[in-house]
Amino acid sequence: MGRAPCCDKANVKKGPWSPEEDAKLKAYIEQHGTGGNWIALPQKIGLKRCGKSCRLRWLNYLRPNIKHGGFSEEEDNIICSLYVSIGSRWSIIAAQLPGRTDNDIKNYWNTRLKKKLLGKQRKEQQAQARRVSCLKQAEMKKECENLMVPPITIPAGVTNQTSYWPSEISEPIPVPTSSVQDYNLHNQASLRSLLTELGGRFSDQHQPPYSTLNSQYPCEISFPQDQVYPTFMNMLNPASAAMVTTSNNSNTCQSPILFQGFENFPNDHDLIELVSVNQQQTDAMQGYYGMESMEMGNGSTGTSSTESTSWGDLSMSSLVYSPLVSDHQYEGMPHPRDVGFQESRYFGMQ
DNA sequence: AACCGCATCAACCGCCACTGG
DNA sequence: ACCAGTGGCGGTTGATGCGGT
Repeated sequence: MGRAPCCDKANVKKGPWSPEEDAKLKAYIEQHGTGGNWIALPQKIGLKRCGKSCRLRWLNYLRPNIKHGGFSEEEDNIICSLYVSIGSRWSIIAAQLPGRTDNDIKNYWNTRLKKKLLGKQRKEQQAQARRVSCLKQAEMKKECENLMVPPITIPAGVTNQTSYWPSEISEPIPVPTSSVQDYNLHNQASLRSLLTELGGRFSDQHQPPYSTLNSQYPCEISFPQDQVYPTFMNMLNPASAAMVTTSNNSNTCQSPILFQGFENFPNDHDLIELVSVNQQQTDAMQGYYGMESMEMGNGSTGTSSTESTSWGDLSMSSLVYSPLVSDHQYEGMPHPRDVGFQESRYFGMQ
């Protein structure tokens, strides 16, 4: 036995709304409000529409101050940053963009923003693949040499920590101050406070697993709380760098552990999957980069295994929570959906 | 001019959480 | 505690428009 339908499907009109229907609905709601019951509303007005359809039409189209199309760069950034942090919680994201509806944002993301980012990424993918290939060759050559040549004494003053990366990229990379200015949506803590302001539950007791700030969760990567973590913003705004230390206003990137070697990674596109942790997106990442490139940060970079972080590790980590993260990642800990993060209603944004 | 493929977006669908009886 | 009704959400679909051939 199936679930009872919310309305009589046989007697409701489907498809695009006519101007007359729009006018009826708008006039009624503006005069009487919704009456707290969408299901009964179409009958009151004399519309042969499902109550849900009326609600959707009102919220997405007829409601005052609705904006359609023409997303600004700033809105792009906000959408991306929030998507990075909370996943496809379109209603929450929409709440940060006055006049925008969740449906609009969802469509915009699916049809344009995602492609825009992936397009940028693909451009550099080939160059990246070439780099990886060279690195692999160098690695194989070195391994062959190690097998064939007896160990040699390393002269004093010469490090045995061979880096696959050119020495120049081991230097701290300059970080434009502009990336610090708009950090409020890059910063996990800021996002938390933003969501908390909205009524979210971010108490320490309910530190959600998607947080990168708590090492108790199965996340090999943790961002110090005073550091800005990489976001899509960096892709949209190439001037932004991968990581910024904000606590001391340093103008250099100081995350040698996490990002050693990654400075050379194209910084205006490559983080699209980095910041995505759900399996679906991870699969996509593997597709784009291939498993080889996913492992590029591992092993022979001169850092220990605990220090270096492969792209695979990164993508699998709980850098951020995403709704598509498989449940098994939360074994023994509260799942985000169970700690009051799933529904925007928890944020009191109605 | 006709056809085709792609992009866009409004609308639908199914699911889940909440609420009140 | 249970159940039905409802609201709200995210994923998906299908109609439409547009550009290219």
